[in-house]
Amino acid sequence: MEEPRKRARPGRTPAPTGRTSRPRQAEVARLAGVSQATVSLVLGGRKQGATISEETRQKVLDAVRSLGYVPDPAASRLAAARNNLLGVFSFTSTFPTDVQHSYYPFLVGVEQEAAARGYDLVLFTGSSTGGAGAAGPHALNRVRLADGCLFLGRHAPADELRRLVADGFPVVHLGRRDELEGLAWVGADYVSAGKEVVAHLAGLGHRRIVLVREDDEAPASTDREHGFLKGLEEAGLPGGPAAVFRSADPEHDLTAERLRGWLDDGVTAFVAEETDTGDAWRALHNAAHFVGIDCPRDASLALLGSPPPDLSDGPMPTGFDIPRPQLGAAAVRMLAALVAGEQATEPLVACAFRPGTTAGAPPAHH
Amino acid sequence: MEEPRKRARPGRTPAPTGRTSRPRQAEVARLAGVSQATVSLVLGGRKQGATISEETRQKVLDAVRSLGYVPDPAASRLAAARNNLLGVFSFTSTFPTDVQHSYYPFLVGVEQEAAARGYDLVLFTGSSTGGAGAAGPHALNRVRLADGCLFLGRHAPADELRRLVADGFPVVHLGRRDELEGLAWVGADYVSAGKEVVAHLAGLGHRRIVLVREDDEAPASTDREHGFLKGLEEAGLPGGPAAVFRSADPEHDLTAERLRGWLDDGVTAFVAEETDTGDAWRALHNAAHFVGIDCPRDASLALLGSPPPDLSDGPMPTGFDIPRPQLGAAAVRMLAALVAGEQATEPLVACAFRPGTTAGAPPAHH
DNA sequence: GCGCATTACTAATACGCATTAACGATCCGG
DNA sequence: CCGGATCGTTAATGCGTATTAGTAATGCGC
Repeated sequence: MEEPRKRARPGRTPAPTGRTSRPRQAEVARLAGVSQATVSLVLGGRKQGATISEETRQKVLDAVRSLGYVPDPAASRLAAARNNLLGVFSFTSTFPTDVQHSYYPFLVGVEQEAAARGYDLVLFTGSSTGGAGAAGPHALNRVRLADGCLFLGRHAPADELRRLVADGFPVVHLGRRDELEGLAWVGADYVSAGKEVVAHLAGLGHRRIVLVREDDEAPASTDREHGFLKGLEEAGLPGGPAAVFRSADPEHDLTAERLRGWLDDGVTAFVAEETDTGDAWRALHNAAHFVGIDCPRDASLALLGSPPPDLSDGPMPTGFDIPRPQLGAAAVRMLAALVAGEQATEPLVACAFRPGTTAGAPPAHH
Repeated sequence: MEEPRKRARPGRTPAPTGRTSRPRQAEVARLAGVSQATVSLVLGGRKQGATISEETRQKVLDAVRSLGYVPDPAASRLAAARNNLLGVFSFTSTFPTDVQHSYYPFLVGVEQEAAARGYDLVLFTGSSTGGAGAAGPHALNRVRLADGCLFLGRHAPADELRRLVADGFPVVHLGRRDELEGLAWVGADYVSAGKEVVAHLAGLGHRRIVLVREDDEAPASTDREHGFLKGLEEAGLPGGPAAVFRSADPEHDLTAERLRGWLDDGVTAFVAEETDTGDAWRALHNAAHFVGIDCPRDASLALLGSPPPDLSDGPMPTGFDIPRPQLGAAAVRMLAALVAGEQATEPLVACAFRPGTTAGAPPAHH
């Protein structure tokens, strides 16, 4: 006839000293003369089914106030099976020394939207080796700590991402990313925005428009061209290869001569895409200046994005702004939806048209 | 002879659906053919007393990798360990729309140092603008999820902070904060930096130097003045109230007349403090310009900090730079020390002297 | 080949809270 | 006055991990 429990009590040692730790629900319960469960129910806000008498509720709340009780978030999150944490992972440093290349504008929206939804943010850095030696090819697994994760930049390794997605871990990529089946993403609607700019120019009376773009296969570039061509088509203007000037080194290739040629051909408006370097716009800007174009009198210019910092003093270019904060917010919205088990939300975010001062009516034709 | 347990099993419902959730230690254990405790031991780093054979350790690590296991921070926290998470809490938005007012420069250092030490960062979005009422009086308690927390800005409510400190939660405040007993902080060593600037001017031959400061009791201001006066004293130069010009509205009070008066009295160098607004420096700058001073030929100027953005195009002021990234890094170092139960590290961070071009030898005296 | 120390691992908690089946009490209709 | 419904509360359990007492296996000296 053996005792079912002979062992001395294992487990963790109780508080080493009598130091006053913060109060627990159990202590509140004792003071209020109720059970711990009742305390939890009172504090947990009114849920369905649970009914608490007003008298009890007050006793509990009084005890809570008197003890200065605050819930332990770790315990709550353990019990609730979620932790209200959204991950933000960027392969490069999230806060590089050079502010220009940072994700700051996105983070503005990410933080706001996350806060509005009651989420906190966990920042993972790709470059860091990370806690328990989880470096190497499995570094991305660290993000599983959060309820879901946002990826910034185009360097996140595809196979790791695929693994996360396959495991049902909520992931959202900031920037279009079609090649990865099942990966949720949000991106700017460059097609519509490009179309809109062309429509604006066409509305001003321009009949021949040329796009200057860099030699790049990034979705952001091809989308802009796509929108540009679509805009021409819808306006009944000539499209085709002649309407697009593509160069790996526009600053060198976009000569004054070439620009004069276009002007002679009846081209009255030029559109450049925005890129990291801003080379397309800079080349167009310089060539126009060199030829002595008075913009927008002699010709109109438009920029599909924002000017690079070194050209931001000049006149505000007609075009559109990439809504980076809104993109960040949209990404959080989608991530929150995925975490909640809902459908992904709308991935495309509209770009705001920017009237600017570099586009006007084409010069009168004699 | 009654069964000790008749009740049906209460408690929480099991996983509602068969959706793949994150792997647990138990699953790793099953895959590796060991017990959950062994997994915990292997992952917990080698502690005293626990010995694991290399073979078992490898089996476990393989299973961990193969399943993509990462520990649940809430659970490890609850089990009274650490979770390699450091909190970052700012009363205002961490990423304000206006980059100028952001904590970005600090975050650069915080991220680097945290990454280097294997910590990830939790950004508590607590007090951000759009917060859906989540910012109760106990909002600060959320930070307890992390191993420790960094506080940015001077708006963190004192009583809440005190509560955290009293409970033994590791907290570091970025910026001097003496009035709160027991609060650890890191701050720039404005006293030494101010002294150094004065020493530099004295070394150039200046004998009468005046400090222009705003009417502000912030530690950053009083420290600068303290250092300034100390510098005068060590150089054997006249200090006292006459050496400090204090004004709530320097742009209005620092007239050309007053400046001329100083010059006539033999003052050859002027020092201004940096503040949010940069008013002291701006006033000094404008007055000097108005009087027609050729700096540094006619008089020397120095700035205890960096110029405001609108004056950043001018000549680089002699003075010092506030080492914001280093401050962030130092804060993380101290926080890590506190988390590890060690003593707080050195709170003061040296400011880098900036030679600049606005200080030179005083004009020859005839 | 018997104690005893060491090694390698496991069983059994405990952490603080949320959840839920169950239970006593009261109320109600017939 | 009895079966059922409703209300208010509680006991019991689980979340995932860290910790520690205990144990089986092995090595060692005499």
